[in-house]
Amino acid sequence: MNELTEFHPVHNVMLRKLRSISPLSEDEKQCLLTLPLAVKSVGADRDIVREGSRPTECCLVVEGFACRYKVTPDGRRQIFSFHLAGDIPDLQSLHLKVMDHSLMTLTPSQLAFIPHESLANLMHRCPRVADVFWRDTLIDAAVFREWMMGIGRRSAETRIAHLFCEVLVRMSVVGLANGRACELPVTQAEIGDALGLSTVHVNRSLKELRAKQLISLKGGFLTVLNWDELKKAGEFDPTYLHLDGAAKAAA
Amino acid sequence: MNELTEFHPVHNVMLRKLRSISPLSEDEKQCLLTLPLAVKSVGADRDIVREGSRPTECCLVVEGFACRYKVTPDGRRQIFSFHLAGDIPDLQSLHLKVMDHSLMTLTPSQLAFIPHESLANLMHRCPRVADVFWRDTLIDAAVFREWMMGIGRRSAETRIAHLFCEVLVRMSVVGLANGRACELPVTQAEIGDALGLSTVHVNRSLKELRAKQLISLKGGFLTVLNWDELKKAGEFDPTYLHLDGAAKAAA
DNA sequence: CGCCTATTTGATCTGATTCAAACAATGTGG
DNA sequence: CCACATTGTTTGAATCAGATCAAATAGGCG
Repeated sequence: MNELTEFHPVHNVMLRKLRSISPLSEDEKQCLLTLPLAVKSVGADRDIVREGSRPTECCLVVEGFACRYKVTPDGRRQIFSFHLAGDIPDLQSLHLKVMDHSLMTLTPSQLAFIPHESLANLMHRCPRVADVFWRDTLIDAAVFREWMMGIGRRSAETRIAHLFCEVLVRMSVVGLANGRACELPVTQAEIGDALGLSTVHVNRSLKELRAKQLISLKGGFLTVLNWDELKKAGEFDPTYLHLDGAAKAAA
Repeated sequence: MNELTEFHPVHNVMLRKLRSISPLSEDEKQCLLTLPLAVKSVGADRDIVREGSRPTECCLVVEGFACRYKVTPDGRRQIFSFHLAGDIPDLQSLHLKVMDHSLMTLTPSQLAFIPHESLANLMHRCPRVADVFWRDTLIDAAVFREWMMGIGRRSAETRIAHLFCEVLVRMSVVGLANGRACELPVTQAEIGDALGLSTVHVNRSLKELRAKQLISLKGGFLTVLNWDELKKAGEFDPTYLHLDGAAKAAA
């Protein structure tokens, strides 16, 4: 993975992520390096793109955590996805002009903005890169399906265990995990909003998982104490993440 | 819409759908007409593509209803989406080689199979068509998000009302609705599996919706008796369907 | 007609919510 | 460096939306 360090570190983060889902040729890497990235630091809990708006750029998470969400008329929030360094959560805005949901930071973050125009040019020049981005949005959809499965048909404990498995794997494949541990700077309320649960019930289910010695979660840091059992408890099968050969070992 | 009738009727179904989500130039239409479609008749409740398989073709629904689903280890099913004439439910298999879920018919259907290779060639020749297909998969994902929202945060009655709104609008924009009525040949058990509910509870919620004079549903046929109230009851806002200008009027 | 599948209804149970309050951790300004 | 405010976590008790179990009814169709 060392050859990447010669590139600009911000582009690096993106390449690392893309490589985890699809092999990139030298040409394609060079193509991606031409993308102009306007980096910005943003505090925690800030809306980045809001439902109803018409973005003209996409947002790359360089550092920190973000999520996509929507709120019902009576104020109940559903979080659709968590995003970590390397993700471009609103890539879809390239083809879906009006945002049907919002994007916000969960922690202080560094974000890089990429004009739609630059992305369109790039993909015109390198159709293979377009395919990789398309693939990325398709994996995004696969993750939605998996979450739907959880919310619709799995118990609270199973959902939470599944989420932890997913986060650890996704962190691993971009080199942000430390063995079986990684950052997970989200509150129990946020986990609840992501999994369709109340904060109280998240807390109690978490207690269960801790009692079973499967995980430890404190100070925004997740440690998996028993990977095999956690996978079992979460009915976790990483197929839906569609990791490419190189990254697959992690799961 | 009459100029379409000069084309082969099977391609027609596809064009009608694609036009509902994005305007197509004459060139693009011509491009799409070159796609080889192998039409096949299939009975109800047949698996078309199975989780774990590696398809080499995509499936266009020409007539009938289909759904995508996955089953938990203990046999609970989650349906991710319903598909009607014009949809290509497994378009993603072009870029995600292993199926992470299954696709099946709900009614006797006509399906047209398109080799991945032909699709790849087509999109190489006409990048604009590729964008339309990409857009289609992105709308697919937007629908997943909306369902997640429902399953995670809305009541049973609201979810069901929302589903009815969605189906009617989607049927309308491809010309398969009859005013405020359309086919919806799914059982209550299937509705339950789609919305994360038990059959019994679907039945009771349906009773409520009927009592409120919002809908009628019998013999696989849905009639909306009070569109405005149903929309309200379902918290339905069609933005997430990303219909293009021409189709928008229907919602 | 008789079989099979879908719908409907009733009774009971439970996973998860809600409400409420205590407690811990973290940060902030004086 | 402490007092206080703020935000997140934990626990308890009451309640409820929806699940489960069971059985009756109603359609569709060979």
